[in-house]
Amino acid sequence: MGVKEKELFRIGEMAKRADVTVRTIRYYEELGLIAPSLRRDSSHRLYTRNDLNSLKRIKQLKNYGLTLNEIKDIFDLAADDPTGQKSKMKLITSYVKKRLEALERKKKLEAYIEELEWHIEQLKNVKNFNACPGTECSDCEFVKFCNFADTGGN
Amino acid sequence: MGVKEKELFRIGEMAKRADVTVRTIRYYEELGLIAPSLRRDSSHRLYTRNDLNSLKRIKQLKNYGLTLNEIKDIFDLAADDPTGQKSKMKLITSYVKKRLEALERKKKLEAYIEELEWHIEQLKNVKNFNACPGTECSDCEFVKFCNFADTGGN
DNA sequence: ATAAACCTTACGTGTTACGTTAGAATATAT
DNA sequence: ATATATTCTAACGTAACACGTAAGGTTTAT
Repeated sequence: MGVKEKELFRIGEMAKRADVTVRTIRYYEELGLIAPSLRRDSSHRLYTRNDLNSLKRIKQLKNYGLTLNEIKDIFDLAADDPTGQKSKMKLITSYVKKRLEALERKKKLEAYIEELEWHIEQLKNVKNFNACPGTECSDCEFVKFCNFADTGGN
Repeated sequence: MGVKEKELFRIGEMAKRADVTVRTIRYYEELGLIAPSLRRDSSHRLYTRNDLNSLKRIKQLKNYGLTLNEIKDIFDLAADDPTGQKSKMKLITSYVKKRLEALERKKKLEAYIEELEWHIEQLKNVKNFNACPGTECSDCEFVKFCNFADTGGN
C-alpha cells in the first residue's frame, strides 16, 4: 500500500506537532534516531504519522531520564529485528541488561534518599545538633552513625 | 585545642587516601566544596583528618549520582548553620526539598523500568511480535497499549 | 644540591543536546 | 510571476560538567 500524500508532514509540521524545534529533528536524524520515510526530489523531508510517533516516543524516553544514546540503543534493537523472528533472545537480553542498569541507578538513588531522611530525622530530634557534614562534625555525637568516617588507616 | 602537625596531610597524601587526583582536590576547592584547614607560609595546603572525611563524603555523594553542584548545595546548608541553633527549620526544609527532588527522579526511573519490563514480557509471550517502536509499529497488535500513539489531533 | 612535591594560571578535552548563522534552493500564496 | 515562507546543507557556537595537562616558578625532603 502506497503512502497517501495527504498523510505526510513536512519538518515544520512535525516540529509543531511534537513540540520540538526543526533543528532538534535534524539532530536526531544525524544520530540515526529518526529518518523521514521519504523525501521529495528537492530533498525536502517528508514524514508519516508513524514517524511522528517515533519522535514523540523519543520525548517520552527523554522524560524518563534517558540520554539520546540510550534511546538510540533501544531503537537500534528494535530496528535490528523488525519482525522479531531473527534474534528474539538477543533482544530480550539487551532489554534485561538495560533494566539491570536502571535498577542499579535506582538503588543508588534510594541510598541517597535514605541519607536525606536520616539527616531530616536528626535535625528534627536532636536538641544540640551539629549539621553534618561540617567543621564540627568530628565532635558530633552522631558521627558514629556516619559510614564515611576515617577509620585511621588508609 | 591546637592542631598537631602530625595530624596534617599535604595535598598529595590527601589524594592518595581518598583515591582522587591532586587536581580534583584543587578543583573542589575552586567550587567551594573543601578548603584546607590551614596553609603554610609557603601557601602549601594542609588538611586535617576532618578534611579527609569531607573529601570522602564528596566521593560518596557522587556515587549516589549527585552532581558537584548538588553536593555543594548540601555542604553549604550545613556550613550555614554549624551549631544548628540559628535556622533549624530552614535547614530541614531544604533537606526535605532535596528529598522530594530525589523521589521525583526515582518515579521516572521506575516508569522506565516498568516500560522495559513490559517490553520484555511482550518479547517473551508474543509469537508474531513486532519490535516496538519500529517501522511496523503501527500494525502491531499491541499498539493499543502504547500511550504515546498519535490520536489524530495535535 | 637535586629531585620530588607543591604553587598559580590558564588553556584543553570530551560529552550532551542542541542554537545559530550563512547562503542557496524550493514551495506556497497572491 | 513574483514575493514570502519554508526548507536544504554545512559548519561554527554554546553552556554546563568534571576535570586533564602543560607552563613556569617556589618549597620541601633526602
